[in-house]
Amino acid sequence: MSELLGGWKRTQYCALLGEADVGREVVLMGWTNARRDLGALIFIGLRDRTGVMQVTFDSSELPAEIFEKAQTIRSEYVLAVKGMLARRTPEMVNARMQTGAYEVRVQDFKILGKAETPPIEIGDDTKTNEQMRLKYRYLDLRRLAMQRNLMLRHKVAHIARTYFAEQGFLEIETPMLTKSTPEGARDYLVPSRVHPGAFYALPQSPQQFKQLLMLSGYDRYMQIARCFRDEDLRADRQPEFTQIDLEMSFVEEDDVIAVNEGFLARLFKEVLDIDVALPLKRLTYSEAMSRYGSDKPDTRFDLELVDISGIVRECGFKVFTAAVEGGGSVRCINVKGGAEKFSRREIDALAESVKTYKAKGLAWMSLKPEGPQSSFAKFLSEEQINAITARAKGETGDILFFVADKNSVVFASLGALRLELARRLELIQPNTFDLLWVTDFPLLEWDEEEGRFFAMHHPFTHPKDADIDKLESDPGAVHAKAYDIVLNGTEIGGGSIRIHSSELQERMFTALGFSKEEAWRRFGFLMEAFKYGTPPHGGLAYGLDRLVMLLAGATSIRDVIAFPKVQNASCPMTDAPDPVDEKQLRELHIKLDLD
RNA sequence: GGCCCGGUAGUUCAGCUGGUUAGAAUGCCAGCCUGUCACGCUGGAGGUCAGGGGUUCGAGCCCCCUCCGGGUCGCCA
Repeated sequence: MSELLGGWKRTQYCALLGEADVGREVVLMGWTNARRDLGALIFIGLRDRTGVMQVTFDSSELPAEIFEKAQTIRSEYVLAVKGMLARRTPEMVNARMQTGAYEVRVQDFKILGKAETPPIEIGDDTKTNEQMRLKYRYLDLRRLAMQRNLMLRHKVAHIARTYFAEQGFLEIETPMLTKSTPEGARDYLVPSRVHPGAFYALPQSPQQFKQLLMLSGYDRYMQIARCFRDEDLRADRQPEFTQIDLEMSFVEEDDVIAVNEGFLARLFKEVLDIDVALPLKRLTYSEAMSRYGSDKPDTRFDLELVDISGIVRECGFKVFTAAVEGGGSVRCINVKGGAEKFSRREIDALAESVKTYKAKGLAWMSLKPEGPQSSFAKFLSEEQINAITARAKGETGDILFFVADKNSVVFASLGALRLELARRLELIQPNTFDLLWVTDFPLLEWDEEEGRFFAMHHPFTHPKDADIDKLESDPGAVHAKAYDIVLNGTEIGGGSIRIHSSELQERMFTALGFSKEEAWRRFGFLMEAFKYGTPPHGGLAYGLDRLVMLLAGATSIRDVIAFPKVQNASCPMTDAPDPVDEKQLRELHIKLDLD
């Protein structure tokens, strides 16, 4: 039988006890972390969210019935323990334990909750696979590592609220039940009972609402907002995720960037005690792509891409010339001192890995002391080989990897190869943080399948002033007032200055191939609103989950979300999503048509 | 939708070229133990080898299908 609290009050958290409490009577409440029963002496690690304190049951000090009850304590029992905090004698101190210099000598205790043997190990160095951890998430969350992650997450959210409030931002909520916006990610739909056949959508972001708040005059808005996207999951992507969402009026790009640099500096200082040098590094999109093959480059290591298209434009190697003639390029990565580090087998494996990104192959050139050795040397003249080596700053002992294709494939494959090489060669110092802005994104992206332009960021993004005239004549060349913040090669946030005139917004929709009617049907309320006095405005949204993941040193955002979903977007603990009753479907006027 | 990796006691894993009754560690249960802290010692229980089908004298192991988990490409305005 579990016992009741019966008026007992907790006096302290386990791991917060210290020198000041020695000799005092304390009441602790927590879970049984470990039990060491020596017969007439029982040690128990009592765990709460702060850590573990050893509590000692001594048969020579306790009434028999209390000691006998102590013998029944098992893992994960919930206990209330009353006793005296004592300093351990020097030879009893456990230096590996935060509270290892103390113990509570128990005088009385209650078993508040019994526990069956847990199906997973609740240790910090758990090797339990994630499937089990997620099925028993409530147990997994007892682990101090998970508690640290969630407390870190709380701290980040708290700093965001504090900092942005100090900067004059107002926290305002926006609806969860809203209108579907088919441009972009798939929406999660919610059927309406009172409007048969009509659906709400869960927000992919509060984008349109925060823009409306700007024209309503709230000037500076922030929200820690849940967002939903019905797309496939990744290690850093969940179907529901959280943004720190911001919007500001009367600002340009540098204003948004400046206020956010202040936030990031504050965050790194308070969370990790790291001083971030401001202003942060900035790269334009085209520079990021040409140097790193990525719009979210990890610049903690070099291995930059080198364009050798000019040199091999006319050579005997068809793979190279065809790529250049077709409007693509030939680029390479020079791995300094790598000539001896890659066996043929490893090179083959690298070649296989770039095929994921549609590269047809991976050419290589190893600068051996006896001369360059490569997969294509016989097709090139000595001058061409020398020119390539010079362009890539190659020296004896280096190895160069080449991809020739259209630019998108070259960038994707060499960008990925760059990361893979850094991983294999362990070029990334652990616990280093590298923040940078990527700016000047293209406004529009051509979609081959649909045969039209899509907004790279979203359709409300303001073009660069100098490019506005090209919106009709050369849409693909228009740059956007958009910026991403990148941390260690992960995009942790992005934003833009928005279009604030309905006239420019209509031109944007035209460039996207929307008819006027279609644009009004989808975004009419926004365009209508823009007619009534809209300030220039812009903002940014952070992916809170990714940000916390990186700060916590986790490798998956699942480790910083209390109850995450797995790859097929289900929850192993609740078994959501689930079929529902026929009655519920009838009320919603929904008939299932399953194959 | 594609590709890759994985699924064996409660848990983490081993299991050889297909060959006797599927092992280890840990956890669990019982007994002993007053300074343990990964307590120790002794003993014990514990298995739908993810599921289904096939090949074979014989399948945890080989083949096919399905399910489940992870990574990734596509996708993610």
